[in-house]
Amino acid sequence: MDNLWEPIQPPGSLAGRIAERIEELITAEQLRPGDRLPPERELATMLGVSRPSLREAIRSLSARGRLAVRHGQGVFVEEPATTKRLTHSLTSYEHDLDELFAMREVLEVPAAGWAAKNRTDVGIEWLQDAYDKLIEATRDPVDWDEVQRLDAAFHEAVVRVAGNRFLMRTLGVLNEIMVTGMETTLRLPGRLEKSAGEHTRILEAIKAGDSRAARSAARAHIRGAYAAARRHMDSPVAAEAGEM
Amino acid sequence: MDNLWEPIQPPGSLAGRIAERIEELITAEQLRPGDRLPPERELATMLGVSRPSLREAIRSLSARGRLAVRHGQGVFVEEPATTKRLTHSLTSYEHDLDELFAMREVLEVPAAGWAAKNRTDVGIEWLQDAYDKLIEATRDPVDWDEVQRLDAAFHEAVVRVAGNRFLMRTLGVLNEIMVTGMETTLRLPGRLEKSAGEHTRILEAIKAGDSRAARSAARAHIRGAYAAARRHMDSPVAAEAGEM
DNA sequence: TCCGGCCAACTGGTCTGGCCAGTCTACCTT
DNA sequence: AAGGTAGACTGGCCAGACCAGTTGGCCGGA
Repeated sequence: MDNLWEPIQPPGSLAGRIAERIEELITAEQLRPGDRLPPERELATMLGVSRPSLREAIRSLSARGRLAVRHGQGVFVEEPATTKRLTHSLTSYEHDLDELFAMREVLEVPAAGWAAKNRTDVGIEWLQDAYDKLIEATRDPVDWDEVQRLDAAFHEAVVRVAGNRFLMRTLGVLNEIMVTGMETTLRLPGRLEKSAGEHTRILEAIKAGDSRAARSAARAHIRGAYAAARRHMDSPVAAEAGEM
Repeated sequence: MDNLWEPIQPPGSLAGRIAERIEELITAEQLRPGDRLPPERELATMLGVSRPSLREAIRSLSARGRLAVRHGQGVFVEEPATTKRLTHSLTSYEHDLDELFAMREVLEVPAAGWAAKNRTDVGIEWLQDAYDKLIEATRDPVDWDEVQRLDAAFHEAVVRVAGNRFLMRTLGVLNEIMVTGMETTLRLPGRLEKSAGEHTRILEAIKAGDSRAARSAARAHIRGAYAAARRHMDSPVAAEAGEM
């Protein structure tokens, strides 16, 4: 037993611990979106900390979109909706969108081509399986989170069949960024059906071993998704009517 | 005219503006990952603000993962999360030459193409600079480590001019793997001269804005290096006398 | 000579207390 | 009754002090 000497002081910076505490209250729904926190001075005494420390905590939370500070009015709990869209602007997302999709095209097009060349029986099995599950999930009622997950899984299957581990990992990271950083474009009207058709073309081309067709199908797919995402960014209002 | 009394103070909170300023420096690469910022007290006086305000700005940036604060040491610029994840996922397994070069081709060919399209005066300056230094270093006596470093620097310049940050980070990681994982193929007889010629073609194509030529030059370059590496693997005895 | 401990000079972490600046409301003046 | 205004909230910002980890050099003893 070498844990004899526990640290006396709780770990982490004070402001960090305060931020955690507040965030807990929010996730535990003790504090709901729109609620106003007690005034800084009051809250500071309640927590037994100084105002600067509390303010640092509030800053870090508002930077992550959990709180909104309004001069002269108070500190409020943010809507999760704005949280997600905040991450867009916070990570200078509009600007990144082009780069992100350009990168996806660069990677996914050769991936589809290689997959058509290097396909194996088990590989095709993976693909078919991922494809079937995705199609299945698009039946009413649609669970969008699940669809997004399965869509990513299908793409991952393509890259897996392509047989380049660098490619697989890189696209994995890219996909993760897309999933956490933005909502799926699949729920835009018509996009889901269009996407399904594109997936079919990709799958068929790979099964047929037609590398050229696979590449062009993948390219069309990415560009379709890109165009949808662009339209979505231009008028995000409709999306906010949803639940988010 | 009722705009007679313009606000003296710029809009937004002070801490917010400070955070933006620092973030600008980071994205403009005036501050690079790993760099240490000046001490809080110093930086505060330099910016003409109080330490608490500066600290709030730092908090918000560290909450978003742009800065890392280490007690007793200083404030440091964080590596982008994407790079971290990429590095982690790409370096954690054994590397296959075929896959590595296939990936390089997939990435560097469009990079050269984009660089030709998006070139700017400063971009060309970077390229020319990197190119000149590389040529300079190939004069006798050749410092092979230096040549390898400058070779990587030239390629990095190409990607930088291409203007896709995801691409830059991915290739950065890939390059690192190549540098640490294998010795340069440049010291193989004749390869250095051939490589120099290929670099010239890439540089000229980008300067001319000829995207197509840039792509084919880059492709030829990667394939040349790949072929050399393959020959090298087949008869590695001579090379193993080297140091790596 | 070498090693250990100590100390000083960094660094960020926290606090106190004050004043400035928006926002809202209730009250007072017109 | 309508308007303006003063005050009491709210957060925003600052100065200065002291606490707390980190580091490296200095000094004394082995």
